[in-house]
Amino acid sequence: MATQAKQGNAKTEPGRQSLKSAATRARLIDATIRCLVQHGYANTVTPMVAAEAGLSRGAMLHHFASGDALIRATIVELHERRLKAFRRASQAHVGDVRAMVRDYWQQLQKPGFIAFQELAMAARTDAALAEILLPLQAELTQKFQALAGQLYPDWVQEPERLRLAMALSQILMEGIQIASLTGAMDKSLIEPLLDFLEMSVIALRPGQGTGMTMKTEQ
Amino acid sequence: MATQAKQGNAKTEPGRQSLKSAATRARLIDATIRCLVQHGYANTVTPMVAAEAGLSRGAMLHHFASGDALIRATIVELHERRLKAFRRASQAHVGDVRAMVRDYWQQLQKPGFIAFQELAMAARTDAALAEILLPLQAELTQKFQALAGQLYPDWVQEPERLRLAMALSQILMEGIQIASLTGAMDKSLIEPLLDFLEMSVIALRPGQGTGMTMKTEQ
DNA sequence: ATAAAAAAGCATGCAAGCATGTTTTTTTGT
DNA sequence: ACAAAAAAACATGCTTGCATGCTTTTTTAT
Repeated sequence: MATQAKQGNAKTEPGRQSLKSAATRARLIDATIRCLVQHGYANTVTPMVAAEAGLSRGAMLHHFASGDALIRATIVELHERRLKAFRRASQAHVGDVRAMVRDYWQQLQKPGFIAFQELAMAARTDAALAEILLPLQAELTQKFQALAGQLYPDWVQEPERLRLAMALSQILMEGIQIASLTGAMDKSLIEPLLDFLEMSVIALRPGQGTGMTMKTEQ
Repeated sequence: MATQAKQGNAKTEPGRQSLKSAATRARLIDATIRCLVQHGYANTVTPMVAAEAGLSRGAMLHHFASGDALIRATIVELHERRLKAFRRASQAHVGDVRAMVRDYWQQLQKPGFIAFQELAMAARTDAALAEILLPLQAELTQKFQALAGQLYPDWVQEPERLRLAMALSQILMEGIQIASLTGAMDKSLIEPLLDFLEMSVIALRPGQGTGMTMKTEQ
């Protein structure tokens, strides 16, 4: 639905000037993300998105048959961004735990994460949203896992600890961000927590004993 | 405004026959919490709460002048429950890290946490809610901190590590719960993460080295 | 190549549904 | 009988989806 083919001709594949349509759709999706960040999912209503995109509401409904369709497209877009960023980050600094932690932390600062979190919370009580989101969440977790094993071949010997390290990183960093956003935590604790996370992940690497060991290695 | 005084008499402090009013208010607040859990903040509307409480909407508005007032009262109620549970837990098992972790984890399973999380997320983009919630969040964090120093006197020598241990416990456990609720995490990882948290907190106790040390002590 | 035809993008207006708060009426309890 | 509690009725505002008309671009045909 997001990338519906524009009467594709066999001749010139570039969709001509009606690629303007794609641009407009992108503008609407971006506007949706901005609204999710600034006003939250519950207050993101169609007139607001249209205004944010600089379009009339009618025009918006021309591109997305309903508000639901827009949200669906936005979810797909956010998911693709997540996958792309994740792939980029993991390939950029292989084996460098500190860099990967910081990189993922940077990702969580971007509007995309807040928007996604809004949708994820909403999906908890919205069956239609959950139907779209849950499979994507599962897909992400799986690719996360797969790529991790690929980047740390020696870690695969201890899959439990690898899974633990991945989950710890994801959950703790996202938890920090959410707590910061909701005022449940003092910001001054962010850095110490990230440092601690780095140490923990390093300690979980193979050949570091069953528990944890101090070591400013790497 | 939340706990609007019921024409308090100077005479007999027991509210006589109209203590039934208090019961009704409590029923409304409980119904609100249930709605928050089952339908989320955005979909928690006044007719729904009234139905859940077994009252007419008119009756409900008799006890709480507006939907906002109800939400405010619910927030205060949740906050008091949090404080009470926290105090009980910390006094029950002094010095027992494992027990305290598990106890707080049990707290997070109760509807109160989900309801509070819904409100906290909503407060991010709702100034009125934030005005009520943020001070309470700060108060809780502060009392958390104070009581911790009281329970672990020897830990106060290293306040940084105490703060870190407290934050780590809170953030990680709440993060696990949120991730579970939103489907961002496989449930099979919960136990390993909690175990890891216990070890980490123990390792952060004073006299355990700068980093971490394996030790099934406690 | 140019004009007519078709299609797509875009804007405005309208009616229905729903949640909110206020007001009025009925019931209950002392 | 009187006051509080509960229910019902009412009026307002907002969001949504649909339908209508206008403009621009692309295609088709002579």
